[in-house]
Amino acid sequence: MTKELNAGAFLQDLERRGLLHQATDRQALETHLKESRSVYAGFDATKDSLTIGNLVSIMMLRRFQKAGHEPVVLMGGGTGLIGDPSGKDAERQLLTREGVQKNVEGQARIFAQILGKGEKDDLSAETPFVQRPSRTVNNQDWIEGISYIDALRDIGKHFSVNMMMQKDSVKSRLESRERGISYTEFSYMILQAYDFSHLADNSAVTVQIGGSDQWGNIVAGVDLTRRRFNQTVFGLTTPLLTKSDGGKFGKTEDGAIWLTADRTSAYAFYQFWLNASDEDVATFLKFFSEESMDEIESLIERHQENPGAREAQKHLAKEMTELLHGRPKMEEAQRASVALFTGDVGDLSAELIDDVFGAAPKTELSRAAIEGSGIPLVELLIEAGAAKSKREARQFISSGAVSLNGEKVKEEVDIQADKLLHDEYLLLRRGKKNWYVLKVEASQS
RNA sequence: GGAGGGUUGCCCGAGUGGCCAAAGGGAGCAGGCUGUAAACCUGCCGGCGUAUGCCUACGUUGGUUCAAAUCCAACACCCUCCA
Repeated sequence: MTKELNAGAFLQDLERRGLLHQATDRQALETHLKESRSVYAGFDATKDSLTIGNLVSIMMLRRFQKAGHEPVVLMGGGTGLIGDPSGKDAERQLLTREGVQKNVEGQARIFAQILGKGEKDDLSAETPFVQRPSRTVNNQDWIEGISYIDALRDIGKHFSVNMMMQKDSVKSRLESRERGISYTEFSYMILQAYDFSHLADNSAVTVQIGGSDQWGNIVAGVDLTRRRFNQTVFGLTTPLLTKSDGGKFGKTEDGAIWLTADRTSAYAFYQFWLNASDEDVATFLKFFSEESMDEIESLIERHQENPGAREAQKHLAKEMTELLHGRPKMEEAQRASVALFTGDVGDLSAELIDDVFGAAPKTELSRAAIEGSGIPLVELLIEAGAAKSKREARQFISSGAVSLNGEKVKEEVDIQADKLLHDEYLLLRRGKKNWYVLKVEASQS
């Protein structure tokens, strides 16, 4: 605390990583960050988990934390009741209070994992000063209490509607009549600005970070804080992450990549990073890895010399999975990845199957079904969830997309008990990456 | 209030009486090549127990016709111009 922090180096590192998109007064910010400050990022409480898209902001908080600042997580318990129009092309469904509360609790798991549990955590060994634990606030606590009249008098006065209509988030919705924007969502910006000024006044929070789509909201907060309290606070945004092929970042065939294991298993999470394209991996490393930039650059160099080895992807997958899911889960995912894509799964031991496929969809199968003449492969695919209908199952089989225990099956055969691995498992694969485990209850004999 | 234009599959977008489950593109799924990458090539792409089959579908509801996404009427929503 007493020691001056090296804010210059910190910001330069962010710049080198390409993480600085816009900032209000970069020079003054650097001076400001020489002392330990409180930095916040807000998170929408629309789901009970967060996706990889949110990870940029979370990692940013962690970077600030490691640089000696206090990370403050703002849960949008109050604003979640409204809904942010930014980046949305249609009016949002309003959430119930209970729903928002549940979501806030769900997301807290992620922050606990990455930013520590709000206690003194084990990261401090890496840094030369005492690392500050993270703090979580919920804007429901102050937003719900404001009366409408007070809000209009104290806050609304500071906003020019003309200015608000200039904001991209609002403008795009105003331009199309069929979409439109409700007064509720129009007011979102005011609430978010109010959050910043409230935190600045009550909790000494002086910096807000967010994605570049939040720039308008952040600036509104900076302005409001100056007008209400004559206080200077800072805003800083990161670029939006896109994939080189134009696809949406963080999406796979199964949908979004989530940060909690109940929605995206450690294995799937690991695989996501491992599958990053060569064009993207450098950006991802810069954005997400906590290795030093020198380290990252030499890694990228090695990768470019021999892209086939995918050293960069492997590193990224390992680091991110370990951070989010812990070392044991990461190692499990690593082993699973190796086994599934190089080895012959037919050779796996029962323990390893259990271990490796811990993350894959698992279906219980009754022994009776497979005994005797066996069960048609078509039905097995449906049972396992690999196909939605018999028609689809047949299509997969005839196109050569299906393999059982590592061997391709191109005909509609009946699967009998002799196919069971260790008298217990059937390992079904559809396509290159979709695995399904069928487990038969143990033999009575 | 008046005049005209529009509403098509996940998205964009052709289609103006049968040959339409509906061109083309995108997305998606699967196969090939490869490095579990990208690009490229191929197949599928409304649903269905294997189909020269059935069901559901071109804003909604009715009508004309042997036959309607296509014609008519009413309604809903959107767009443009006039008041």
